[in-house]
Amino acid sequence: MTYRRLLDSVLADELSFMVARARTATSAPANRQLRRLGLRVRSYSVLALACSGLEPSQREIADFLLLDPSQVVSIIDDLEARSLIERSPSPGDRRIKVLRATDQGHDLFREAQEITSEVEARLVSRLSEEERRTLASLMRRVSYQD
Amino acid sequence: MTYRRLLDSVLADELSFMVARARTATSAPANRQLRRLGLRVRSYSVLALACSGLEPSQREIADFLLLDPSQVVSIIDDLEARSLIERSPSPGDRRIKVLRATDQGHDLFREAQEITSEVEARLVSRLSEEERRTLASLMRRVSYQD
DNA sequence: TATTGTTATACTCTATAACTATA
DNA sequence: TATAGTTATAGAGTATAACAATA
Repeated sequence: MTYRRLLDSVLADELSFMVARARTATSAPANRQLRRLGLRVRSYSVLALACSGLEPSQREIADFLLLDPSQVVSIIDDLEARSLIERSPSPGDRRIKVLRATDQGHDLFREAQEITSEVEARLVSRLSEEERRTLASLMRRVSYQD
Repeated sequence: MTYRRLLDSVLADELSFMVARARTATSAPANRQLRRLGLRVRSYSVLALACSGLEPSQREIADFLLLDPSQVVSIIDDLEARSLIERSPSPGDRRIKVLRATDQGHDLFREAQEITSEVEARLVSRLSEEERRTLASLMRRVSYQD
């Protein structure tokens, strides 16, 4: 690991850089592993929300995942074509389409969760239980402040 | 912020998701702001390392930024064409090219730093000074564990 | 043989704009 | 007039493979 001397740079102390690096270090292996389920990190996230029981709209998903609504469309098109989720117009407002996972979707999500939880475990492997809780709590406030 | 109810999903508690969301929430505005300097987050990071005085090789930069060496080539091609950095073969090992910023590069980097530090300030705006130090310390261990 | 940097290519992600249907 | 979803497109980011020069 010859690059370790670059930890002395000012860049290495920028929190936004550390966040970006941690994200790449997790998304890359997650995408590689999820591939055998025909998923990627983004479609996994949409599937997770469809499995939540909260019946999110596409707009809510876009806002929550910080994706453009048009990106959500194509991800959902794919998941729906594979019978993993269903979109049905909301009774109250017919512009809104509500998302629910099918039984197959729930099954696949459980498999996917094993993969992502392994990746996540590796991410925090150097931290104690208490440190993990502290980090999660601080990151919650940083990530969902808006 | 109607999406806030999605915070009750299991996805919202995954650290890797929070990290990914925080990264998008910072890289998007950073890229938008850096644009007027002809930079993006990635080229800013390379410039930062060239400005560090550590004279990194392209391989070290690739490893540190988790980029493919070929990606580093094109970023550096651009920065060098704009006379912001110089690459010179290492005396000891002529395969290696070492990076240094020019005076112009240092000037531009200082301007860019103002932008990124504003974005970073917004990222941690909800945290106290002590909480920021705690988060930075934990993220350092998470992001540079390999 | 192994490593550094390079060229090339295909695919995914991101950013915008314009459109439709409903409200 | 505003919002939810959709289509389309261009540009940036990511993943691989193959290669020349040097060690």
